[in-house]
Amino acid sequence: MQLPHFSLFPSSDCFSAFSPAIYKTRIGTANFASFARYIMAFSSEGGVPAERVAAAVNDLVEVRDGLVRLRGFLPPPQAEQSSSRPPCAAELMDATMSKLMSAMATLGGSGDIAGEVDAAGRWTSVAESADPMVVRREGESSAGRTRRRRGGGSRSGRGRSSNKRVAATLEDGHVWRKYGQKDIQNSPYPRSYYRCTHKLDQGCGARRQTQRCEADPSNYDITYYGEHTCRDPSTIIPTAIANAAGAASDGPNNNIISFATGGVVAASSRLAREGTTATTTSAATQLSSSWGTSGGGGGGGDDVFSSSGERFMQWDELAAAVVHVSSAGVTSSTVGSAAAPAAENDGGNGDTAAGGGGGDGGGGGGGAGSFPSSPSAGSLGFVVGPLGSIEDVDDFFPFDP
DNA sequence: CTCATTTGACCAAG
DNA sequence: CTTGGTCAAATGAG
Repeated sequence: MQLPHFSLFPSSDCFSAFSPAIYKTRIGTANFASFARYIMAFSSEGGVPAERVAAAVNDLVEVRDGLVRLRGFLPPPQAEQSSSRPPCAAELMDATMSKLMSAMATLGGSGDIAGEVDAAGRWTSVAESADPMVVRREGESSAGRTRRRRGGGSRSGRGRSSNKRVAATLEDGHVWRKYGQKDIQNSPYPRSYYRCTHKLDQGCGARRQTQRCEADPSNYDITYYGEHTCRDPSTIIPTAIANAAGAASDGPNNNIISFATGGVVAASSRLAREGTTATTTSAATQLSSSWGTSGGGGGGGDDVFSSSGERFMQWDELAAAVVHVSSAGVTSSTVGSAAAPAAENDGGNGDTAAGGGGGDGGGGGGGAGSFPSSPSAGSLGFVVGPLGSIEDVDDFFPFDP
C-alpha cells in the first residue's frame, strides 16, 4: 500500500505544514480517520514494524485525548478565578499536533523528528533530543527518599525524571491539586506546586511546577516530575473526539472542532471541576459505551461519519493491533530517537500518556474491545516502558509461542 | 458537609 | 545563613 497522505508531508516540510492554517484543513474527519486506517493497513501488511505502529497509535491516542481536551475550551467557562488569560485552543492544538507529527514521522520512517511548539505557537524542531515530552530518568531508586520529613523532600526532584516545557495554558488534561506556592529568587513570578489529584485515591505520584515565563509572561514554564499512574476517566471520552471529527467540516473558515455535545461534562480538568469525579465519570462511561456501538452518540444531530460514510476509526482492528504491540511498551518518542537505551525506565511523558504503571497489571488488560470502550483502561492502558531493541519483537511478546 | 486553594511554617540542601 | 519544596491549618467555594 502506498502512502499518499504521507507524501503530502515530506519530512523536511512537515513542520511548516502543520501550521495552524494547515491543520485546520488537515485534521478534520477525513485525515484523522485515514490516519487510523493507515495504521491498520501497516499493521496488517507488515510494512512497518509493529512497535512503530503501536508507537504511532500511542501518539494518535494522545491526539485524541488532546482534542477531547480541546473540547472543553470551546464553550468557554465562566470567567474563572483562574489567574491568567483564557486558554488558547490553538496552542493546545499545536501541542497535540506535535504528537501527530511524531506519529507521522514514525510511520513515514523518517526517524527522529522531535520538536516543540515554541512560545509563538510555532513548531520548532529539536535536533538532538527526542521528544521533548520525554526526558530520561536518571536514577529513580525506589528507596530514593530515605527520610522525608515535613517540608523536606528532594530538591527540584533531583535525580528524578523531569520534563520541562512551555505552554500557554496550565491546562494539560490532568487534574492537579495545588499544594504550594513560593516566590522564587530572581524571578518576578511565583512558582506553583501541584500534585496529581489522584495521589490519594490512586497513589499517583505525578507532580508539576508551574511558573510564568519571565521572558513571556503569557506563557508558563511547566515542569513535570514523576509520571501519572492514575487513570482519570475524565481524559477518556472517545465520543467527544468522534464528534469533533465529525463536526469538522470542510469549510476553510469553520472551526475544525466543533463538538456537538449534549451537555457533556467537560473533559478539561478545570472545566470539569464543577462536576468533580462523579459527574465526569458517568459522562465518560456513558460516552464510552456509545462509542462502542455506533459512535454517533452525542446528542447533536450531525452524523459523525457522514462525510466518509464509514466509521471514524476501525477501532476493533486498531485495538487489536495496539493490544498486541503495546506489551512492547513503545512510544514513538522512544522509537524516534534511534537508540533507545534499554535501561531507560521511563514511563513516558508525564503528560497525557497514562502509563500502565510500574507494577500493576495494566498491560494485557482489556483485549481488543477495551481499547475504545473502557474508561478504566486509562489512556488505553498503554505500557510505556523500556525498549531495548525494536528489532527484537519476540522478546516483547511472552505469550507468543 | 466535602474538597480545593491559600499561605505561613517547617525542613533539607547548598 | 538562604533558598526551594512540602506540609498542613485556615479559609473559601460548592
